[in-house]
Amino acid sequence: MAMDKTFDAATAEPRIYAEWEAQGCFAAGANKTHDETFTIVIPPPNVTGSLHMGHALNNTLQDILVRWHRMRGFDTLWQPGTDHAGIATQMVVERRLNAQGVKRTDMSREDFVAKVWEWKAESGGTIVNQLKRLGASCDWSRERFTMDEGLSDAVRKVFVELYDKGLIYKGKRLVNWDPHFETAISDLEVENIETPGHMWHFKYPLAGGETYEYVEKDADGAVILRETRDYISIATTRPETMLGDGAVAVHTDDERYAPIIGKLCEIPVGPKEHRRLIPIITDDYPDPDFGSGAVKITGAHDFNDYMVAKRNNIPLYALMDTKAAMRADGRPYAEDAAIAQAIANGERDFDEAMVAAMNLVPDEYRGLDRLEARARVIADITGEGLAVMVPDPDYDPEGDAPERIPLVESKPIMQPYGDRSKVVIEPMLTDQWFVDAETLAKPAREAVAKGDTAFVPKNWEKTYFNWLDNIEPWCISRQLWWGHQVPVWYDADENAYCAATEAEARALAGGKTLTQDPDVLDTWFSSALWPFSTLGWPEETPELARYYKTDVLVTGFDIIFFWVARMMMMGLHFKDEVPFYSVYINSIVVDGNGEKMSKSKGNVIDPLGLVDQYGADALRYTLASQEVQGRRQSRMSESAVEAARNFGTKLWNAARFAEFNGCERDPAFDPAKATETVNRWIIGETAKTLEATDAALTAYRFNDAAGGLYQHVYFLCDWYVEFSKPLLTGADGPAKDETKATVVWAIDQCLIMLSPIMPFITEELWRQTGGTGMLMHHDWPTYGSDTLADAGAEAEMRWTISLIEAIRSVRAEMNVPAGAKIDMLLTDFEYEAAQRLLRQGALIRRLARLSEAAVGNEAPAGSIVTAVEGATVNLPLADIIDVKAEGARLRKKLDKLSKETGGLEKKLSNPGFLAKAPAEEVEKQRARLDAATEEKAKLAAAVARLEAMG
RNA sequence: GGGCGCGUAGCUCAGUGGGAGAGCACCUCGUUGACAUCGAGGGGGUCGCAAGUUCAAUCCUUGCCGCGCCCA
Repeated sequence: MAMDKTFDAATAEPRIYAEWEAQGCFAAGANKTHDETFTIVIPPPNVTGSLHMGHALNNTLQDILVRWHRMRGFDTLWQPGTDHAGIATQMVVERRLNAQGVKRTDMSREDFVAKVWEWKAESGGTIVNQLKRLGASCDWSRERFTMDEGLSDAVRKVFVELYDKGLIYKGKRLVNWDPHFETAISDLEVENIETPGHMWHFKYPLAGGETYEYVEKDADGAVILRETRDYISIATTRPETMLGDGAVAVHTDDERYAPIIGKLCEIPVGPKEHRRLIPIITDDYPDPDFGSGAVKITGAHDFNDYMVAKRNNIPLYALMDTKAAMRADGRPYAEDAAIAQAIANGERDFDEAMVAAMNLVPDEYRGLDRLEARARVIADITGEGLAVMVPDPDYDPEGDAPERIPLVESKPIMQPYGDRSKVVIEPMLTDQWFVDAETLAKPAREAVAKGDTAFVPKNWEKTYFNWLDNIEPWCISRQLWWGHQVPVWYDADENAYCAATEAEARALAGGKTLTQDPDVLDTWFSSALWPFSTLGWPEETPELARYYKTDVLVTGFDIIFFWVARMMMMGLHFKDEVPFYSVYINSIVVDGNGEKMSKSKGNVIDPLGLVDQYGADALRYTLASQEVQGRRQSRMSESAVEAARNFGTKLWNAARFAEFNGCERDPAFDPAKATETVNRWIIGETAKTLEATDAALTAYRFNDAAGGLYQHVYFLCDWYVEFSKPLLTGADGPAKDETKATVVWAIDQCLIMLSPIMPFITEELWRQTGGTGMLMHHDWPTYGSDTLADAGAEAEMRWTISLIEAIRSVRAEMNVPAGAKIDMLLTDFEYEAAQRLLRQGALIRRLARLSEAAVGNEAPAGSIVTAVEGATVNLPLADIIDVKAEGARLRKKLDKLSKETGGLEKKLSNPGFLAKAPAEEVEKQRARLDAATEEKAKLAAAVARLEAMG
């Protein structure tokens, strides 16, 4: 069967993938020859997602490692699956419903969840099919989903166990609240973005019109301002939250306010007759150098204030509803303001529930959006003359505008946004479930510190430590409908019963009627269990025993906190063992300009578009070759993919060459027993390439593996294929037979070594050249250069190549017509050079296009001259030689050589170098100098002859 | 403010304590039976700046300049 002229990726790849699947090539343990396992769990993509470049890179790297180990006979498992992606999926489905004019809130929870399952059934296979197009050799028979039955069992078991140990608890805390989705989110789901903002300065009048001496000093203690004040000045970026202030705080050591500590001041907003008075307290939080040095404390709407309020027992007054509008519930303002005043006066005790029920939003602001409320607050305070005023720099004495204006600083502020909703996140005081992350983090930190799990590259460990060392309680409850519902039930008295099933909870409750907590769990809660839940846990399955812990997790740095750290915590807690030996952090694929790809920027490169155009192998090769360990970004450019496609074509044509020349696999061929120099040489080169490839993959140096194989294939094509031609077209005999076998062997080794990176084209070549079985299950070679490399053969062939290159270079430079055959004479030759010319003359004549290649004592007049190791190369071209051009060429070369010898001589005459550099290094430099000096002499002689001619 | 990373050829990037590399782009030549999705040859870089360590620095250290990311 003749080979196809080219590789048709579009038709071959799906066909080959289907064959692999049909033959069970990806199954756990397929092709194993020993019991050592190699396991990777896939970072589960969102079930309703589609493949982007990051997936393509991440999964290509995993597939390379998996295929490599599978060929090496490991008991290999690549565990696939998808994630239910709570908030992201709910968002997509809601958006689809909205397009049909249906709102989620018009539906029952049950109906909505049914809709999501429908959508999952419809689109859930997309990403899996896309991974298949990429060539991912996952064991699809073991595919899991974070909401399938087994994984849901695992989630409930983990929750109950942590609850029973007190490591999961419920509490009213300040959390990040997404007003769009109306749910809490974790710190990690918040993006802080610098946004233009304003800082307003207001006066909080002292109670009862009291005054004090306000003294401002400079750094040397000299008084720069002294005035009598009846207020304390407050700066804020969020005036609307003033309504919930519980105190004003100044730094403990701030002398300016010492006279008024413990006194009351008035929040300058709200109905005049019900103005609230709040205490002036001290704390270490306020920065005396920032603003006025005094800070309003709104414990329910700011994380820093929350801490201050907690420390000082200041009530936390919540002002907003779930949509972040000003609250409209509860009693009239006057009533609650009176209660708040009694608390501030110390006349009344308070508790959390009581404070939570109070609504301190003045009646006229109730129901307003928070930004509207902000504008109203500012206007009202300014109108009342309680804004801090400054002279207007643009004041026009002729105009109507006032001379002084309110002090409003424009300044960038860090604004929190929801990573999914893209709306401004509000700190909100709500009841949520938390994991005691601090307790779980300790063993997770320790495991990496001890080296039980290693990050590659290592510097990510610092990031990991830093996060774990400052970890906050993990808010795991979400006010969503799609996800694992919290396995806690309540009786009519709000007593909680935590159990894996409702029946068990009811048993705990003594048979009372219960209702389940409506919240669902953070998606990452179930992802955290992924390395063991996918293997069957909590059942003690054979797979769990066999494949846990896994070998390497391949992922991006952006989810070290979200996912990697949490898997470490859960794995250690529930399996007593880290979930993986290594964590390989891959780069982030960006566009050609180094910008992160995003839909909004419109710079997304679709990996499947590249697969369509160039084939999956080309994309895979490109991704692997760009993956440099420790590099943050890798840029995706189409030209690189095109070059990778061409690389595949090169390989294809090498195989066609072998076929044309009747090279067939010889099962009896033993590379160690080859006798022809060219064959021994390429066999040695191949062995070295194998070693380099193994070393690179072992160290997760994907670019080295890909680049090394690229070099080797091109080297093989440029030189070995050319060298083999005379032997293949020459007389029949043992040399020809050996060469035929070597050609096939050498190309086969390329196919085998490239199979993990470029599985399709190599498999197809294997098939079309009559290989038996599946290449992807071929044994990975184990030979080494120690047995296969032949230093003599290598030296000889390298010399031959250098001679051919030298002649080609001179020919091109001197414009010798490409078709013209010329003579060559080696003079000043050493014995070895003459012997090599004798043995390799046929190849040299052919590739340098020579009619004669001989040795002689004297160069003919009018020769072009160049030098190789151990000989002067003369090309007698008296009839076409341009004496001037040749002279110029030689002098240019001599200049270069002089520079080199000059540097080397200087180095070798440096006593420090001779005394302190390693002897080996001195010897090496001496040899370099000798070689350069020799070449220089040869060329100088040529110049002399030329001048004698001229 | 804390942390991490980057600055090498026109572009994108490897790399190394001792001879500056690749791909793409560019220039010249070429269709010789594997390959024009190709081949041969070539031009092009004070390795960001400065100081230090060293016999020797593009590489190590420090500072500075410029850029990016993460956390506060």
